[in-house]
Amino acid sequence: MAKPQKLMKKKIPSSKKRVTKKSRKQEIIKAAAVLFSQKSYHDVTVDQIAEQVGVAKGTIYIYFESKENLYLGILEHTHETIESILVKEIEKNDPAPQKLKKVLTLIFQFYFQNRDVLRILTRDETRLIREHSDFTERWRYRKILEKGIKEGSFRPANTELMALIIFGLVGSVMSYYPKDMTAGEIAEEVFSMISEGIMTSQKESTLGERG
Amino acid sequence: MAKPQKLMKKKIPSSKKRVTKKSRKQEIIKAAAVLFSQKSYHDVTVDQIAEQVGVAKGTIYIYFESKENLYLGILEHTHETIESILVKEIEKNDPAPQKLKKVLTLIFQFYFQNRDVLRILTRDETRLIREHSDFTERWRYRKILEKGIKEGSFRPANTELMALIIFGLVGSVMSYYPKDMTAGEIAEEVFSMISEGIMTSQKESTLGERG
DNA sequence: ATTCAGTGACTGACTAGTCAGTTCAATAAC
DNA sequence: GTTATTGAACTGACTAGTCAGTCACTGAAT
Repeated sequence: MAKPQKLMKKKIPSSKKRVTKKSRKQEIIKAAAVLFSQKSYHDVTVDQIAEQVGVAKGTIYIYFESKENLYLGILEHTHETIESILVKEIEKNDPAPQKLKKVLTLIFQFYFQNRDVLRILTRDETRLIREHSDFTERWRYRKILEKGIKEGSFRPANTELMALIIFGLVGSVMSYYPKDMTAGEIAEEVFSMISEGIMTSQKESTLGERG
Repeated sequence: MAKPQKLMKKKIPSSKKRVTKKSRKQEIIKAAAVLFSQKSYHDVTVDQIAEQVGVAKGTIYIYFESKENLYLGILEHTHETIESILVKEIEKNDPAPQKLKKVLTLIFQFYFQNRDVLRILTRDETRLIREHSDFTERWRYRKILEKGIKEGSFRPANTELMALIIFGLVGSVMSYYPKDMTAGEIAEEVFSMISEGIMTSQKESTLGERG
């Protein structure tokens, strides 16, 4: 049984600067986010992440337990960030329509400034964090809707379904809408669609037929 | 991600029933659809598909070139089916609102009867067929919207964005809405939301503030 | 006898994760 | 000021496992 010879390759003196724990971790997260936004979880290898950062693979495992851990770290971080942005707005006691509009604007702004992460979220196949954050988001819309109904500005309706609808359309607009509109403009139009619908003004509609 | 799957190896002596090309292919598609609806593309192995069908792995490769091919076959087949259902409706010259409502109903009906496939579509990580079928769907909504604006039943608006909104909310409702409503009921409510919005009836709204 | 669906052990490619060894800046000892 | 020591950061060859796809073979049906 010939033991395979262990080859310790002589190192070319690398100019790589050694770096503190914290900033290296940030570097890895950033590089990984770029890669995960370009390819699916399974199509990104840890070797590629390491190469992107400019370190060896082992280094990644100093900062993260596993590939999955690193991936979830990105999602979690994003979720926390947007949550912290929105929470300030939610706490105010503005009228519901204004509140909804502001929330939409903030969400569009955040994700348009973080397109890498947006692409990861919309492509995400893991569903590990997703299920939870989706729920949180729907719950947020629902609270606003209930407030609006109580205030008389929104008509009484199935708030669960309405929240689901808003959640879905926001996601879709974020994924696909071209960049030639600002976040504010998009939020404006989306809000108008949500509040007024697409029909012309005769509210009690001409469409008698039901089912 | 991969939940370590305990494979229950059952060594039933195979009865080796020979089967016609066409029906075996259908069997494989059906079994694969069930598995792909439960787990992501990468977490389903060809061995598992073969086991589910009750054949050896090699048999799969008699009917399909590759795993990817089989997966795409499912998506393509679904896309063609829903397309053929909708095309009849699209061709009619009904008023736009009625047409939209009917399309929504048919889509909800189809996917609620095909939950396996629905789950595959909403989880789909491959984005191979998706990009194209998403576009088709949005284009379909857009045509209806343009028709409605011409007819005077829909208010003039950015039809691209509106189509995107409808597309997104439909997807979201399909993915998440509980089963205690029929497809028709859901279509009804969704249509009402799309057409009338959430605001109470004073159309020129009290919300002066814009931007 | 021929045909062909079906088989399943095998192969080859790939990749997450490991760990023994290296580097180097900071500190201690002289 | 010079040299030794330490240990955290870092390296990359290697391991162990997975899995898509292959192919020589089997046997049922015609």
